[in-house]
Amino acid sequence: MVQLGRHFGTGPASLAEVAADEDLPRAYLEQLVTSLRDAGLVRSTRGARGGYELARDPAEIRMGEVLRALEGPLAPMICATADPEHATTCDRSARCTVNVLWVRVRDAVNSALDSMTLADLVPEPGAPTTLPTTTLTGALTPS
Amino acid sequence: MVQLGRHFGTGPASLAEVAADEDLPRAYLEQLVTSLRDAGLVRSTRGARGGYELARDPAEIRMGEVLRALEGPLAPMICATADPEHATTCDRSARCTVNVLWVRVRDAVNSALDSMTLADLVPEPGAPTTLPTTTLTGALTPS
DNA sequence: CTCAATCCCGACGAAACTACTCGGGATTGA
DNA sequence: TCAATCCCGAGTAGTTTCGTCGGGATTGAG
Repeated sequence: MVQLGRHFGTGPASLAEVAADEDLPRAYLEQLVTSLRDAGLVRSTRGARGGYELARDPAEIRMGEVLRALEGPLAPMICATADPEHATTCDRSARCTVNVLWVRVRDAVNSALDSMTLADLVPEPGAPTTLPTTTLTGALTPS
Repeated sequence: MVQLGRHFGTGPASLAEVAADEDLPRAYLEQLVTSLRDAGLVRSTRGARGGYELARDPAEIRMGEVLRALEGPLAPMICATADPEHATTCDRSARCTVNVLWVRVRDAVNSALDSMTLADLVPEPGAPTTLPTTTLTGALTPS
């Protein structure tokens, strides 16, 4: 995604390119990018000179979206999934008091991820690696 | 640990007890409790009528300590371990710009875990499950 | 003193997951 | 027409997690 971010605005980048730049197997990237496409984060163009490009501006893509697209609902335990579709109650839920903790961790992780956008991670060609400025957070309140 | 928390003050609890209460295999608990003992979170008494007990008051045991004792340094990626002893630089670190993100996630997780103590999770015999009040956080600042 | 209840320890094993491979098909620009 | 792409589903090696197994050391109770 960072690679596609660098490439943003200049048409699609082929998986072969990304694979070379990032030193990852092309076949593997194919798998990953499929999830990203299904999540609407990247657009694909088929045929010769085709490839992938970001569906939105890097600044509009929260890292939480990327990670959730790749990994599914981000939760430290099954009993703490935010997504009600994937909700599964473990058989211990009656006695277990730890759920509160997992929910907090889950929210902390998702807030942290959603507080940065892809733009924060795409290296500007000229400038040195700067600290990110984007902050749409405000959701880290622990209680 | 929650079980030991309930038992706090009334002498050691045997693994057999905990295993029964928590419906987990005793032999497995043995493994876990070894890490907890090595981390100084529980004390063991050998011989008949022996067992394990918390080394400190439940309110003085942060959940982060427990999790780190059981799982090692809590980091979403190898390149973001706080503990310099376990530090390993991945061969991608030169080009990779994502480290900042992992560090944020790591800190968010550890803060969330350290913001609750075992006491927050031990059910009071009389009272219903209440929301935790302990907050020694203040470390969640994202920038 | 003896013995049963306990902790202590190291090695082993199965199931699940992660990161990746493979082979072939569909689409499209040159 | 054909090569460069994306598309798709199935397979697989290595690691990790969760748990097993067998036996040894320690100690309170009778």
